[in-house]
Amino acid sequence: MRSLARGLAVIETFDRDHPSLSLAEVARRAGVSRATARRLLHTLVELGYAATDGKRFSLRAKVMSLGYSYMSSLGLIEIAQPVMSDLAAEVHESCSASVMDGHDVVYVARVPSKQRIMSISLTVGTRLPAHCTSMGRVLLAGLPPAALDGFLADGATLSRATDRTVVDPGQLREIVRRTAEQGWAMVDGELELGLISLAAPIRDGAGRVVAALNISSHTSRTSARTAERDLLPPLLRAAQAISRSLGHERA
Amino acid sequence: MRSLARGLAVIETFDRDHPSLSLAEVARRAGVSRATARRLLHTLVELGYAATDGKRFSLRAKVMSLGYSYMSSLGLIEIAQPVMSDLAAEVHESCSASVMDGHDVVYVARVPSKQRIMSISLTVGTRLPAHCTSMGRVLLAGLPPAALDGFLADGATLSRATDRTVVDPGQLREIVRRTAEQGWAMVDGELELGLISLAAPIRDGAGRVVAALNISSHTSRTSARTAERDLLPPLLRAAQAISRSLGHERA
DNA sequence: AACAAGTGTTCGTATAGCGAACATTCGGAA
DNA sequence: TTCCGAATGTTCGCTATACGAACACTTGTT
Repeated sequence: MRSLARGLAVIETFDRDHPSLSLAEVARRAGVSRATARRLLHTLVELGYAATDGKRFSLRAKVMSLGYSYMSSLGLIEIAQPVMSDLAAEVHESCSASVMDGHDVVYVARVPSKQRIMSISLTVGTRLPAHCTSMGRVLLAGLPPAALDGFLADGATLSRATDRTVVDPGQLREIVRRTAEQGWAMVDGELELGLISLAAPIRDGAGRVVAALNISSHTSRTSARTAERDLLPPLLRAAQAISRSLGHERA
Repeated sequence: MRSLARGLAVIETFDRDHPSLSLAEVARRAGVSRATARRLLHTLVELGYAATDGKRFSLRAKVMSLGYSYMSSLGLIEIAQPVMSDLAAEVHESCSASVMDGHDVVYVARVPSKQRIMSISLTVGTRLPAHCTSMGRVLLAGLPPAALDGFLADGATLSRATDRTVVDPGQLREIVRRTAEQGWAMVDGELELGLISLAAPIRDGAGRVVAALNISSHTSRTSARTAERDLLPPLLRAAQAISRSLGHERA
């Protein structure tokens, strides 16, 4: 169904650096003819997903109801949110939950702390590469073996975010194996220097890893040692509490 | 462009109570023939927005990148988020930002507090009726007169959430007028009994109201009087700080 | 076991959507 | 200012796309 695919491509064409676009710009960026872009955009305007002043086009808040369809269908959020708020308040650090999508983790819930940690600001919907994030490694550890093999097969995707990032598939496989074994992951400066984060799996009733929960801090406040001592126990407790609410018996 | 419209309708078909649907269920709920639903769903699966086990269909995390396109194109979030975290930490209550869409406000950023306030759990993407929320009234007050008239014209949309909800268009117009005058809004129990909330406008460089910022609390902790005394000043300061970052000179 | 009611799939046809061709606007240069 | 060129935006006849009636198949009931 061509026009659906193209319409979705048009929506994803808009971003931080391109909040409003002309018809021709949309056509170029989405890879469609101007005539097609015109028809797609007019449909989106008609439906209330986009707005235009006659010259330029921009998205309207209604597109959020699309992402929200997924969020609410996940069900996880309303269970996790209160637990996450408690956790964030207890450790005074920001707390996030994410799910796997392709080679990335996608944030589905977040309780930011007062302190800023990262250079970029994380929000619900943000994507980060799985291989160099704590939540990514927990989620990779929960993948069926075949899916993990597939992930490691195309090594092109293992981007080097910092000079500490593990980009060797063999090395990553070993890390994922150990993550599965110990039931949590720690990443220190592999996504961004100075950023340290811990993650633990959230399991559903069938015992499958459906999401990851994490706490992030800065090395100026927290060393790897103190993170494991002070942050890990509350994190594991919270992750297990959420899992239990999802019907997972054994923690 | 029919198939785009229908495809988006299919996505919105999934929700909390229907996280996975059969082909026929989707067809029924989206108002299309089964054949059409089949083609749409297969396209969505192909593109990675949906998944299927051959029998039932569900959304994948990729649909969040659609909503995220809007969020990032807004630009507001990365400016507002740190200010909101500070504000939430200062007053120990949850803090949210929203924009107008049709007759609703849509949450675009949120810092939940430890305490639960509402019966339902609010997340980014949540919609609430504008007429009985503090943010809604602030946003209505920022609307061009013609748009406000339009809003008040169709009184059918002024749903009665509690017995305190103002549903009379004339009364609401007066409230909106006073909101515009004083530069903030308070709503006490009109959305949900026991819930009290304050909101202030966020303005862009051109002075237009682009979003609303709010603090919510519970009447068991906070009376209308103490809310105005303790919560309002920090809220106004935060809203003005964000507005200033957006290029708004006069606060 | 036979039926009924519902679900998923196929296929010829109509029409929705395609892009080449046509207007229109915009921004320099003289 | 006026002209020109290069871009943008719009139209329209043809074709492939997407439609739904008709066909299989599955499921649960008598």
